[in-house]
Amino acid sequence: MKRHSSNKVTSHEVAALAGVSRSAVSRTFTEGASVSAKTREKVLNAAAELGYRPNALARSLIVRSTQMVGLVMAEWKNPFYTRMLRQFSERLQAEGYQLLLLTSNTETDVDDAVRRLLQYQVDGLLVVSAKPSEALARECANTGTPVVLVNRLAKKLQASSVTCDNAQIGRDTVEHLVAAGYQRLALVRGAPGVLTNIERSDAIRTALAAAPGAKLVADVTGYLGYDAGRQVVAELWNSAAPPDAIICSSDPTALGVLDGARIDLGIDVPEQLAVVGMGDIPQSGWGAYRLTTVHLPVDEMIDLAVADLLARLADPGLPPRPMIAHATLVNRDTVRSSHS
Amino acid sequence: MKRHSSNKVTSHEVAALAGVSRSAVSRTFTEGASVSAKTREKVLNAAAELGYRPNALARSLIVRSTQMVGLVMAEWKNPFYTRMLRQFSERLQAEGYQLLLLTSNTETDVDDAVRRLLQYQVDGLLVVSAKPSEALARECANTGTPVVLVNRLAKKLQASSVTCDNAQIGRDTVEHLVAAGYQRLALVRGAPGVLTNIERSDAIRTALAAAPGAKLVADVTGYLGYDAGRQVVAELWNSAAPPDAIICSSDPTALGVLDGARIDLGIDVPEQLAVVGMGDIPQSGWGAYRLTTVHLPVDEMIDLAVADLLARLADPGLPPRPMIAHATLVNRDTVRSSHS
DNA sequence: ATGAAAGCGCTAACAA
DNA sequence: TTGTTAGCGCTTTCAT
Repeated sequence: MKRHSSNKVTSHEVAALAGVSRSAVSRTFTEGASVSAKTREKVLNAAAELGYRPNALARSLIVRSTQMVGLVMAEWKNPFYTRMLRQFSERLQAEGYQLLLLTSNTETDVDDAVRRLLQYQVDGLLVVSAKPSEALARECANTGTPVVLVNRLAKKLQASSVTCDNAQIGRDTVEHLVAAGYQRLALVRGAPGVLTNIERSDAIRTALAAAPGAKLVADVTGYLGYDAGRQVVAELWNSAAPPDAIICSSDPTALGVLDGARIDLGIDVPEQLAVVGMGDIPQSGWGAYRLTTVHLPVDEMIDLAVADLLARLADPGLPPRPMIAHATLVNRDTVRSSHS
Repeated sequence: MKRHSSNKVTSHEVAALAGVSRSAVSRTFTEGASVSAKTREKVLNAAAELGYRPNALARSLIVRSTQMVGLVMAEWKNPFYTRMLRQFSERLQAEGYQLLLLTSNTETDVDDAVRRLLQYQVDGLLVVSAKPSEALARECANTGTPVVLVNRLAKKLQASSVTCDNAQIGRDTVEHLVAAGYQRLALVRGAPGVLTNIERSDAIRTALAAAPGAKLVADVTGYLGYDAGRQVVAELWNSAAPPDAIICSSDPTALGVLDGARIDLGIDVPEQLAVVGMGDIPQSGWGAYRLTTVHLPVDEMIDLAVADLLARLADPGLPPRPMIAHATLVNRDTVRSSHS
């Protein structure tokens, strides 16, 4: 027999209807508080009748915990990040947390996003593909808000970070390519400043230096996504020093390069040209592509990030730490397997 | 000269340091309140020194507005929804709102998600690809929380909804296929109960009834995504009544069907078999696929949803309304264009 | 323009 | 176990 209540119902009204105190109401809605079965029953009935739900904000104010985790997302282009978002949401939800989501388009306003999130008293902070300023990171540390950076290294930043071993990836890729007989490598990257890419390309350079006969014939930045990839391959192919292998900083880019090479340029991949991507998004495994790419250990990264965040949420004394996940090269059909 | 403050700073401490009252502090941080330039200055300095940021939760409690919009996301498989999420986040953020995100895996726990969001006093609610129970929708209405359903019709539900004209899409598709000479259509859908698909398939049936010679040879449900599509095409092709056109309820499914047909079965698409998708995700336009598909007007839907939500947030008296966006068939290479 | 006082809805000590 | 009291951090009348 539900009485229609208009507007918000407070514990006060429930208490009145149930003939108990507001504390009693509070207690029935608090896990493991001491209430007699009888009062509990009365309260529950009254609450149901009025359609009462405790105000989580008011509660948060006093228990000093909002059960909200802030998430700053700076990268949307890559499907890979979407997957992260979903997983984070599900995993944290399972632990009783909600995600307060903020998007940051330019690297610069990450700070704004973090600040806003902090004002909402989030219990913790996940920052994907960006990093807050040192000042702000310190502010988080001061307020005791654990932050974990995903896909960015936290150099001296009072924050945990989960990345993958980019240098290792770079070495593996070059080694594989050279062993298969490719000699003139080209790098296609997105934004010039991205650390993970820089690390990787440095490693590639180093590995290349140790490989006799092989060299880097191009290293272009500013190309990210399918369209960019499809366009850049023509430029590279028709240049003075055409590559016989192209390493891309993301799968969509690599897929664009692949289509550009095969469809627009009539190049035989992998015989005339090798293409390797980064990420291993589902589409890369699809029949029309079968892209050889670096599998980013998304799940492992998420596991690490969530575990660390949860641990530091539970015990604020825990120190932040850097974590690295391991990427592996997955061999498909865009790199030939043996020297021909 | 920033003094390092450990832990949370309140307006009280700022007031003390600035030698003013807490009201003065509040006013300097409230848009358009009357404060003298002098006090304002003092407060700002003190705030900077202590690293003070107003507590948004405490503020929300009193101004009865959290500037948070709840978003429950019930569908992640399709890249199309990711795009929505991003856009919603950016648009609402631009208007000063944050997104509180909740994921709902089974249609049933949408109610739970909504309830949780309501407890957090969200100002409004966006529900993507799911709908809350009637009881809960009424609860939202009672608390004055505007709800907009995206991709679900709000039948008698005190909520706005934005959908696209599925019946029209169904008719257009059939008409196009039949005009091109295809006669034996098959439908491949995801979860059996999804209303948009039901509407569309009903329309397809009706349109087919009016087309002499053409008929529906199969209507299978439970197939969603690339892998499912790639698998189902073989079953369909080898059945007693093989289709000469397959309509899928999502692009990834259609892409799987396409690869299955061409790669696994050696079928000539579009000569022997037509494939049409739904959604028009970026991959569908990629060179290796060039899928003929229905372009879902995502941007238009988002515009409508955001505009309606914002309007009702500003004026709670506004009634909810149903909105429909218009989808169009985009012709690419998986349906032949003329009767051959 | 400013401060004092009263509360937003809730929980946590403390008594009883 | 229960109710009373105090107060989380903030905004907002209401006087001044």
